[in-house]
Amino acid sequence: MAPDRNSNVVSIAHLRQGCRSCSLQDLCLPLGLDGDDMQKLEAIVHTRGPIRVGEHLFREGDTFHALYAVKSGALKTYTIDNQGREHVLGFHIPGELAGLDGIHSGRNRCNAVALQGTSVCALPYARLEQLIHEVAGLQAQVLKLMSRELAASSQLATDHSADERLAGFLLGLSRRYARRGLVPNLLTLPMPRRDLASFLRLATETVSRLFARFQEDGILDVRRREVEILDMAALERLGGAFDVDGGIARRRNPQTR
Amino acid sequence: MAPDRNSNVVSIAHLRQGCRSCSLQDLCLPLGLDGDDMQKLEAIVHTRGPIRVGEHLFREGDTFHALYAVKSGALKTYTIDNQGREHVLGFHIPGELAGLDGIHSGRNRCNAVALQGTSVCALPYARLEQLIHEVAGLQAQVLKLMSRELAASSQLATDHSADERLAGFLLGLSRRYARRGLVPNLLTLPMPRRDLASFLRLATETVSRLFARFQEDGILDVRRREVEILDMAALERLGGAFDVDGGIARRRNPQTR
DNA sequence: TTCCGGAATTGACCTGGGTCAATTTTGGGC
DNA sequence: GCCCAAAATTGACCCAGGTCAATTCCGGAA
Repeated sequence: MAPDRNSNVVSIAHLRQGCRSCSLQDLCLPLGLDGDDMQKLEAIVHTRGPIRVGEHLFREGDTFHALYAVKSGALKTYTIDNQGREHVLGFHIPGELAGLDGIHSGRNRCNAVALQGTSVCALPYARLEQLIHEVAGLQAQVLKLMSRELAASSQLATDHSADERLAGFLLGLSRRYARRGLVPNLLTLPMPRRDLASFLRLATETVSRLFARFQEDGILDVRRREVEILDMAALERLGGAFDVDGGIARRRNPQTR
Repeated sequence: MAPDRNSNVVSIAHLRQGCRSCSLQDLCLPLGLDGDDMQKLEAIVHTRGPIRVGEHLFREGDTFHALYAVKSGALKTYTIDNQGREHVLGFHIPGELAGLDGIHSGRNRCNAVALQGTSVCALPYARLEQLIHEVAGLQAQVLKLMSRELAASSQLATDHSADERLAGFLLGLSRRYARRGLVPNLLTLPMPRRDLASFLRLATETVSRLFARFQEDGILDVRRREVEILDMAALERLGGAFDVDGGIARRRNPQTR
């Protein structure tokens, strides 16, 4: 679909930048590994240079052979159902992993496409599986990571109003950005309205109207894909019911009540 | 809520029935393990006798310390959001695992309650984690299992009409029953309409009306919780877009086109 | 600087499925 | 066998959010 010639040209400068020097190491898979174990992980990982907007990293039905950690940019994962309709499954920003749902069947269960110029670390699964077996810390980390994905995905499948879903999404994104050290009330959405709407099971028009309303209400300042959260408390009031780990986090910290 | 006295009385007869003699071993976690490894797994598992209808196996916020495999009966998992609304996350029939979403936070992320008299195998997670490290086959199996859960959960989060969701659910349930050797077109729903509706993000009235319509159309014969699938092809036509692994399975088998 | 095409917004209208309100059905408990 | 509370069904009505149809608003190419 997109012009794809030269898609295999990879800038050499992007190869072999190890986990140990990566600023994302304490968000990403190597989290909690010591230098020695991280070196083992580095040995199997290889960085893949700029994937251009609209270019696919993998496709549904492909043989599954690797997980991908986002280094920079952003990915969208989606499926096409048997009626030809697209369903956005998720967005992946730096420090996050894509492809986990392909493990069980040996085939990728969704498509992954770059929303921006994006670079990723490929983790060949056969070798990763071996490494998980050898490095106990890695095993624990992978299991936790998959469990977190599962909890988030279950939460996503629940029934909430349009406001709650959009507010909850923004809260979650804010938290994900904050983890990377970015200002938590200044978001740059990596995706167009259409994709956000599909992800939230809404029409793009509805998303647009909700942004307008949140703006009117003084909760957000929206300029296309630049979103400033003006009233975090109000957003939490709206999105709290749809917040992935807000509930438990809050419970741990009683003064919030 | 339900009368709970004597809930800790456990019939001794239900203890210590090993995986090796369990008819579910090739649906459940031990799938693919050889006798030796299965024995190691048995050593950490302990069966928990009849959990009565309405009795909870674990609750949201509890310290997470075990996974649970259903031996007989059925479980429902659900959360209560900060507005007090219940959201059903899933149903677990024999051979299936519950509690995976609690791994990452060290706390259970949902409630699990018995829909029928149910017995389960408890898998203490600390020991299971150790065993996964020791037994490579178990590691591969656990990762696959979590990946499958993740794929199913992502699918569930997608946007489909009420018909598609109910039809897709019935197809999935039929397949799950078939795996256990039951007739695939004769379903006994373990849950009341209310729970099914919550799971599918519908009102109970809508589920009721859909069953009525599917009956009129000759697709189903519904007698309360007894559902006979009369026209599997029609159900697949409706539910195919919402089918968890139907798509890939079909693609593998070209003659179906 | 202008032009163009896709993205986003906005308005008018419509509908799938929710809500509310009665019935009916039924599976235990006595 | 009878009773009752919960479960399920059915009907009437309503509304959150979808659909359709114009604009408007950019950002990038030339």
